Amino acid sequence: MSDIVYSSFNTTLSHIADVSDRESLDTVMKELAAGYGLNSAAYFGIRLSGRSNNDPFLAVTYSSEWVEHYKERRFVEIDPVIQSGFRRLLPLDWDGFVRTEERVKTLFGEAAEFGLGRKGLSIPVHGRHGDRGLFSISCDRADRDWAHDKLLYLRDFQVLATHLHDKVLRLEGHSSLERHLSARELECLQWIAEGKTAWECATILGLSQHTVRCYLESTRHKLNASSNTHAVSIAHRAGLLLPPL
Amino acid sequence: MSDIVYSSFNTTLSHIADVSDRESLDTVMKELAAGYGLNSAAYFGIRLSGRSNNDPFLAVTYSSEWVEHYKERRFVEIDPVIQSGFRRLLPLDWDGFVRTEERVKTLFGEAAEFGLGRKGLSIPVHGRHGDRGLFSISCDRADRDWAHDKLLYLRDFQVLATHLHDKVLRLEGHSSLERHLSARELECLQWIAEGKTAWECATILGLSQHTVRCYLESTRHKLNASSNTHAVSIAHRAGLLLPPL
DNA sequence: TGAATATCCGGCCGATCAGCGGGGTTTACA
DNA sequence: TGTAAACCCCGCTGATCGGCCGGATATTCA
Repeated sequence: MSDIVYSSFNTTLSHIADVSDRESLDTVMKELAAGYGLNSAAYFGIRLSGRSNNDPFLAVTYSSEWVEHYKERRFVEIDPVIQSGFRRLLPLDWDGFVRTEERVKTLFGEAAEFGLGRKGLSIPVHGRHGDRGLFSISCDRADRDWAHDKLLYLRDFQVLATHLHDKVLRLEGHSSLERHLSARELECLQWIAEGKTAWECATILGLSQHTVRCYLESTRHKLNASSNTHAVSIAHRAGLLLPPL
Repeated sequence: MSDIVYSSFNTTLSHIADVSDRESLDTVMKELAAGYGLNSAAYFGIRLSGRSNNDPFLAVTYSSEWVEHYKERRFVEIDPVIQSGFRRLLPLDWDGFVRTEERVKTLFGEAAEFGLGRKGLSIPVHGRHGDRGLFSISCDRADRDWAHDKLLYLRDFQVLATHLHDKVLRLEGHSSLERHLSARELECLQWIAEGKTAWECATILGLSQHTVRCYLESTRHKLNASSNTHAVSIAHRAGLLLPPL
């Protein structure tokens, strides 16, 4: 298995690098699933752009029927892959889920009917700006093989997941906000976020108190915020307020 | 090489899992470096706790002389590993650095004198709460081997780096803030962060405007914030203000 | 050449915040 | 059984914010 995996790794990695649009990404996902002998591969990204309300990004090899069914039944609300996947740092083995709850059992039962494997892995990716990705694969393996194969999968997929997320970010995301705020506006916002008052901010930057307020006002407008506090919150999500180190 | 790597991978992974204190972590780093035939291995973590000013965390196999020298010369200010490593998502090949600047050339020159390898990789890890880790290795390889070996290294180290970061987080970090804020305090803070006024917040939560202010006041005290805006900023860094999905 | 944008500064006024004081009940834990 | 902490409410005051009006120059870009 090791060799197959290695060649798949290389080719998939370069294929991801070559992706330039939504469609070729779907193709890559299919090739990835095929190359690794998987039942399914899925990438799910949230909060990719700086905006507050933002549609999730989906690139999956699931049948459209399963996707539809999943949405209809609103499985997202209880899907442990989603619920814990985005909340942790380390990869997730689907075997680890407690399947006592009725809806969760239903979910995994029906998933198998729609062709998903009984074994699964989910790898969270955390971006720098609150953006998150979740790369999940499923396959059918015997219990005794799974422990070994899982490790092989893990190290390939951790890398692939990161590259996937990075690629999706480049395709879909971001940047929209960062350019908008002028240097002064950002400076003021940063100091306000540090708990300074407008007066202190003015002193620090060598401006008049009024000028600082004007910058904050235009910042609020640009970020669509109803208060400085709101603006700081939005800016934080957009990753504008990260200290130099 | 593939086999060596694989066995190192397994053992290192379980060793990391077993780490329970600072000292055993240093040991693991040394074993890791030895197991993979590296000149050095280093983990560097920042913003591990929710607090605003927080010392970086260091676990390295470098000689203490090099660490001292590095600090004295204040290389951190110009070290491209640090400067770009924390700002990106994907791993970093040290070959990619522009070494035109004088101090950068000095840095890499002196690093080699202190036993670091000429080839190097740095893998950023992004946590969920603004915490970041940077796992770097160096080794001596011929250019022609490097491209191949790098890939092998990458997929192992991406996993190891994540596990390392997770372990350090558990050892050092966090949690301190999250417990402190009561449910009400957090609710109020969240709505304030969404741009609501205290009055709106009170209406939403079915409280008196005054009660909301009291919660915000105690929140500010607990977070050591000088304004609601400041509190939101701190809470954001601590990861308290992440929306449910 | 004009339009847009970034950079600055002023005044005004009502709404809101920040900080201080006081009071109480309920729940959990030692 | 006390005690701590969460939960809830009220008063007061001065400082600050938020929004609105006005003005100016410099640079960038189509």
